[in-house]
Amino acid sequence: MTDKKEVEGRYAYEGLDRVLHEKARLGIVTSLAARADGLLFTDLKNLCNLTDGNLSRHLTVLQEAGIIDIQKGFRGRRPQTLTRLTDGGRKRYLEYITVLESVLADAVDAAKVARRAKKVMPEGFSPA
Amino acid sequence: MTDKKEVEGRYAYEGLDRVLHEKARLGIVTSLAARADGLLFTDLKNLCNLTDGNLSRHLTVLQEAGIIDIQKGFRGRRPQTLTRLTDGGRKRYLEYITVLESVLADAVDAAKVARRAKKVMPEGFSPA
DNA sequence: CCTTTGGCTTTGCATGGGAAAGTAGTCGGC
DNA sequence: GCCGACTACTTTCCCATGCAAAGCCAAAGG
Repeated sequence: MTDKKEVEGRYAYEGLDRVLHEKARLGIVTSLAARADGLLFTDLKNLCNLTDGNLSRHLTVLQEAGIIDIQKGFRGRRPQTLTRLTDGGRKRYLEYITVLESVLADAVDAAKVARRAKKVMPEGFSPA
Repeated sequence: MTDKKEVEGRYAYEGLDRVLHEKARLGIVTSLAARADGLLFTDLKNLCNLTDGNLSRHLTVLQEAGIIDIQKGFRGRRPQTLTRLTDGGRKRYLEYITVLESVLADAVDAAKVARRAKKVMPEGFSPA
């Protein structure tokens, strides 16, 4: 049965964290999620194909959101920035990917349903 | 083995379609993906919890991107807008969710790895 | 020295999302 | 047959934000 009734806000995806739902930031955080020992600015730059300025900006955003922790130090005499996920950040990330999973589940369902649907005009609809 | 070597751009996610990778639009397109017979403006508004203006704007973006197809008509004497995924749009959406799947795979990997990693300072790193 | 390179930060711009206001036609009451 | 509320969108505006280019500073190197 093709039950037309759907829940309001069914596809609102309120849980999709704005800070994390972002190409660049998603890449950054995913890189970091795998490494409890963190990553250096330069590594991140290469892994995510970001420009310096870009990365800098996103790191600031993530830090201000409390998702990452930035430690400025030195390697020999050159400055080096070490970034890590905070515990809270990791939690938030996990929540985010949970929502993503449900989006994906919807998508897969949608793809399945689509294959057996037929294209019709809605009842009483007359084109302009 | 904790192989440090990673591919450049490993987490760049170039394939993450900007038009689709968007809370609101993602909801809209996912709603539409399940229904070959399309959805009305009002339905979409409710399903995605969007304001009229918001929805209108996103629909225009999606239409201009060739992802959806908008038909303006009437139901009785009231105007009604019917939106549908185009074939190209559906394809693009499927590509998008494929990328999403790989992101998710990365994320799950990351979560697994994290549990057995230990927090250490990088070799030769001295805090500021 | 004086330039180049490495490692970031800052600035500036242009896009782009979202709230609010606007438009246009409809329905219902009196 | 006018008036106000409503339905169905569209347009306008503003602010946040992504991204690139330029800037900054210390350290090598010729």
